[in-house]
Amino acid sequence: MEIALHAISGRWTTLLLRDLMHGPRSFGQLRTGLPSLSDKVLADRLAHLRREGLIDRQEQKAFPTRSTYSLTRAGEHLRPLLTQLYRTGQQLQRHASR
Amino acid sequence: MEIALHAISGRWTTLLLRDLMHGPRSFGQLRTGLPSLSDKVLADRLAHLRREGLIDRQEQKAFPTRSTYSLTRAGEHLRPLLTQLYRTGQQLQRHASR
DNA sequence: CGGTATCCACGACGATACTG
DNA sequence: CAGTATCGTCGTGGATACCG
Repeated sequence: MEIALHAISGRWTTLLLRDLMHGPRSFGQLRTGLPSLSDKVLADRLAHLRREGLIDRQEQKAFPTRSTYSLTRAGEHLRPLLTQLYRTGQQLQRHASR
Repeated sequence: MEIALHAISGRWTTLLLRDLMHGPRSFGQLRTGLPSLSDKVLADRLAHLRREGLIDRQEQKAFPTRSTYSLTRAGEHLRPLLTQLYRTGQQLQRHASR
């Protein structure tokens, strides 16, 4: 459990992963999708996920630089976990409202 | 997702919940099961889980005081999530070792 | 565009001591 | 036994400014 929690640790990380679950995204796309997080934190999160081997970066050699982030095979393993987080959240919410 | 993450947020929380999944436990039993967390943090976690409506406390009127913590119905909803955290952790570990 | 470099505030966590 | 009270430390996240 600690391993999985560490993988998705940090604010915004799950939301970032959810975006990447839908396909490769550039730095700017990710930033646009989550307007309330700063460049620094976005870069931090991406670095963390890369160190964990969960995402991969492809850099286009040109100016201005373009980059593309995508899930690795290992990163795909997180999919059922994110799904379960969503389901559990819904159940808790429903239970709380009654 | 944020709702579920908030519910299980905080260091030791998932380990605490895992203990409680096995049945009701007293403050002392929980402390013994997790020797490396302080009384204060244990009390903090239990208070958090109670505020979230995930666990319940039964207090025995006697001296010295005895208390018993147990999962509520809402708390039971976390079971599949903890299971998934465990599974995902295993997969990540396996994938990393290869 | 896609980042780094600094700096700061705040809250979480932990250690220790004490109480009904 | 089952906590509460207090205090210090440290890391995380956020703001801002700058660079290739």
